[in-house]
Amino acid sequence: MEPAQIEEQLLAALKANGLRLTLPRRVICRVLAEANEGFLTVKDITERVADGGAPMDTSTVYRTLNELQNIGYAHYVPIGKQSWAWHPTVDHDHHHLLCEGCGRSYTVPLSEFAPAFDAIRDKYGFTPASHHFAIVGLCESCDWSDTGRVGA
Amino acid sequence: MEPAQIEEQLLAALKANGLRLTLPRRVICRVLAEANEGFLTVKDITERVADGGAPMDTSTVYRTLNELQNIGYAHYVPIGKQSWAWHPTVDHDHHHLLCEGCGRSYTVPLSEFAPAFDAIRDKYGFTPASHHFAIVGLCESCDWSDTGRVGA
DNA sequence: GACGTTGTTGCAACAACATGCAATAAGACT
DNA sequence: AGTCTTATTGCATGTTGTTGCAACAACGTC
Repeated sequence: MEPAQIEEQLLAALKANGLRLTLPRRVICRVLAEANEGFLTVKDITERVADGGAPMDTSTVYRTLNELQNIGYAHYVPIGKQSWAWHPTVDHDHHHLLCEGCGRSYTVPLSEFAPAFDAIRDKYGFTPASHHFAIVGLCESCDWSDTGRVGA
Repeated sequence: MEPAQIEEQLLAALKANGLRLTLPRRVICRVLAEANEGFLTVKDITERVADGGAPMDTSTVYRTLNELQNIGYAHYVPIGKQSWAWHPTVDHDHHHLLCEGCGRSYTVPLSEFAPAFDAIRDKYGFTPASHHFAIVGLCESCDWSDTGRVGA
């Protein structure tokens, strides 16, 4: 899906939920939409927003992301090192693999985990919120050779 | 496994990696070991450590947890709401389901996700770091009825 | 197009987490 | 047991994320 379409959906969703279309919100939606393929940390977003000529308080960034999340149009995932990254929840038909080594993200179809999630739901009565789902690990080009651990 | 055994393993691991067995470290290992069944946030840990009569600077708590993580004997998992909880990596044969509604955690055997993880490894050459793996969602007693969303 | 209501923003203060550095104590050696 | 080396701690400070509140602007109404 085109970034412009995603942006429109985000803005429409805000409006449909009775939220006003302010300049900061428009800018944040644009930045998110343009990065639909990957992930953005709050820092990334704040920087891009400022680069776009619309600097705003960090609290506004956090609050806007939370608004979008509340209405189901944005979500964050853990990306290791105790940090999170955001992603618009539009055209979302995949999970993400996040490499701790190089920081790259890869996508896998939802179907890859569907059996496991179904089993969890059936056996444990637990409904996974797959929005907050990402697999942290190491991709082919990064390996474990530099840990220097003893034991374990 | 008994808490005392876990504690011993943690201390032994520190020693084996050339790290000194200081009082703060001993206390933190004990607290972690005693909570092997569940998860502890840094706040929990700090409180228990203080209750145990060995108050210490929060920076020491963070640093010790990171040391344990570096040597592969502790890990943290995302627990929703952009927060993390710690768990010793000893006798670790399960994944965790964390309910966003009530905060309870449930365990599922590693085998439940093994096929999916194997597929990820085989098809994408990506090695999941299952330590940082937890499924956030809603358990049987908590449901979606209170979101009040429009759209999505 | 101006007005008024009320949701939003920016600021400032606060809480959570991380790091540099001097003082301290673990543990090896004798 | 005393001494020495150096990893570790606590303090002070910095960075990242959160919240209360007065000033402001979106947008429905006239």
